[in-house]
Amino acid sequence: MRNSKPTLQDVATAAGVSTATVSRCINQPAQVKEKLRDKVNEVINRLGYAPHGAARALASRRSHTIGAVIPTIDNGIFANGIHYLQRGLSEANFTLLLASSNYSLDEELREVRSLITRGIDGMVLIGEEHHPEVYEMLDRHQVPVVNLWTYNSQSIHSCIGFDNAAAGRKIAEHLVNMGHKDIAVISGIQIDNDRARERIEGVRQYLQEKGLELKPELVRECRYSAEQSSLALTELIVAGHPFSAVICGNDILALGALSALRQLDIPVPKTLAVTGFDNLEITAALSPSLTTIDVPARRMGTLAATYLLNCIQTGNRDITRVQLPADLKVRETTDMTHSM
Amino acid sequence: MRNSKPTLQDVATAAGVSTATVSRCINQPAQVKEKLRDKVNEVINRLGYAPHGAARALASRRSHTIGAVIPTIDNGIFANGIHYLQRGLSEANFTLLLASSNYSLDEELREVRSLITRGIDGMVLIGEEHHPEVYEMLDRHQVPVVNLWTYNSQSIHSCIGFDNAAAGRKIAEHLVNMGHKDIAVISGIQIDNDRARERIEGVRQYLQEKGLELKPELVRECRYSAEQSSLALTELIVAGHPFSAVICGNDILALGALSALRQLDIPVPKTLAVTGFDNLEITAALSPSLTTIDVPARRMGTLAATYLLNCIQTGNRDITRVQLPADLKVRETTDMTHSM
DNA sequence: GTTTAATTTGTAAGCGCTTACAAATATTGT
DNA sequence: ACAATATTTGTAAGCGCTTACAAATTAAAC
Repeated sequence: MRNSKPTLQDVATAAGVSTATVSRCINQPAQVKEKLRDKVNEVINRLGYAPHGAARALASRRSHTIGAVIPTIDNGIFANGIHYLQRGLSEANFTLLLASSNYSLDEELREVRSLITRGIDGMVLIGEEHHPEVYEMLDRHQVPVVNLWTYNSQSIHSCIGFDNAAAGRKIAEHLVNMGHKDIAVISGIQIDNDRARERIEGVRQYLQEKGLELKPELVRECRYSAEQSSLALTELIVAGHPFSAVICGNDILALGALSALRQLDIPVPKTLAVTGFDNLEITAALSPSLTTIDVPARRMGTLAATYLLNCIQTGNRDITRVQLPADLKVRETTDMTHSM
Repeated sequence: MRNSKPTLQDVATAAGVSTATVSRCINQPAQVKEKLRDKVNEVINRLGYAPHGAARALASRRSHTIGAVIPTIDNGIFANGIHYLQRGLSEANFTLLLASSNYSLDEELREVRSLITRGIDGMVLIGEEHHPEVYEMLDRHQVPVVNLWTYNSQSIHSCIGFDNAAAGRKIAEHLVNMGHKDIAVISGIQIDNDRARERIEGVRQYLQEKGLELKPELVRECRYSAEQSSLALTELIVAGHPFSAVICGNDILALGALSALRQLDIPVPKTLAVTGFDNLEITAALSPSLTTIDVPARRMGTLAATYLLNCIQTGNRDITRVQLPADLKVRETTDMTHSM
């Protein structure tokens, strides 16, 4: 076997053609005559030639790579959407560069910068709020970007997602309809997290409209960890302000809340109703099963792939805004009469 | 602002030095005198220069990129480990190229090929069993590889993981100690999945040693989905062969099983004990909480980053095998006296 | 103050590929 | 049959960077 991997040149020489022809066989096969093409392909296979991505990217100014930076890959929340994003890209022979920001816009900026240096052809971010320099850099490098997990009809950037505030309202509405008046909230850290802020704002607004109030002493912020949430809820209970329902910022927080309630022997939903957000696969299998918002993770991932691929192919930079449904899944943690 | 992004050349010209010097300022700052270096850095900042990844990769034969192909990103099972892998890489200014194989070795091969074309400097795979061509290609391209989620002291490839068979044995041992004799298994699809096979094999062996038997009619294979598992367990029960415990191939399957049992009003663990595998964060928060194997996902991810980075820096290609503990977490689904 | 060695900088040759453009070949119309 | 046109192939100039090597500068030794 040859010492090092064969290059385009090696193939060209072995096939007795020019490098341009070989390149065309690979990239625009229609442009080269069948006979020659077969011959070249035969040589390619015989030599086990594989194009060199970096060289290709350098010469063509296209890396066939798209970047995504998500808050965390730690749990299933975003992983699910990313899974379908990746599948979509893979089908088109694109590769996913994945980074995480740990819910920090500064870290996000760093990762975006790194990805741009890598020459990504497109970018996926979560939420609409990003470091201003992020948008600036993407713009300067002409990298199309799409924000997921968010929808804002006024946004000056493309987004594929759902209305977080409306989802928050839905939860509040459901609880109010079930007769709850004193509602607590365990939210994720709101700084650098527009989704968390909007969800809670939706709740607040709905309550206000109904003449109710989201009392500050019933609102807690904590990291997205079941353990932290357990603690937060326990504190809330110990603090003594009465409440009959707790809205959790996502399913992980709800899990933690349920776990705390079980330890405290507080019946759910009889004494305390609980809601989550995301509809992780497991939430339906819980006992009691969790009332939550069904986030269209799969579609967001798939559509993001389609959208970016299209931008790249056509050069189209029009901004697109896609609103997907995010429906409430009423289950046992808010409604014991609920049948799975 | 300049029409297009500044290049190394632009920086060199603006700073009145050669491109070599600018390159050195970036890559080996120690080699250039402080005064000159400051001047160059000033220009770099002023121009907002950012190196071009592909060009760099082409010239240096280093992409500063490592690839991972995992069975699925869909749920938290692997995502967690990948999270820490990514963090480790990011710290060293490396980027993660992520792909998924859908538990198919053929798809895995395709993705590996694609990643190699991209010029990755290192590779992370799950399990030891891969398409032979995978190993061949990695070898030919001199890409260091490490297998995660598996440990085999005899392996001719580097691995960082745990002994799946031993973990299976631990589960069986625990159940037998709890008095179970008729044990059912809901496993993931075993073809193309050495971890699943080993786990079940561990169970089988332990039972055999104890004079017990893993009855074929009590073993079901299904996709790693809670729903599929629900179905499988229901079938198992309907089939009528008695059993008092069911070992599930992972936590997702266990979730599905628990959900089915709840619907059938079968008390856990009284009538049927259940075990999982992976110790997803949520399993402790379940009710009843799930007995499972605590997989060292975080450490596997972190160590994989360290290992590959080291291989790349030093050029060392020695194979390394790291065995991490994977302990049984006894919880309520097998032991009602268990306190969280 | 030389000579010699060590350090800093510059020169220029690629890395492997794509792609304008030119040249060669094939196709069509008359 | 020949010119005019369309199609296929080749030529060669980069893409933006790294790095061996040479040249220039500085430091150390005598």
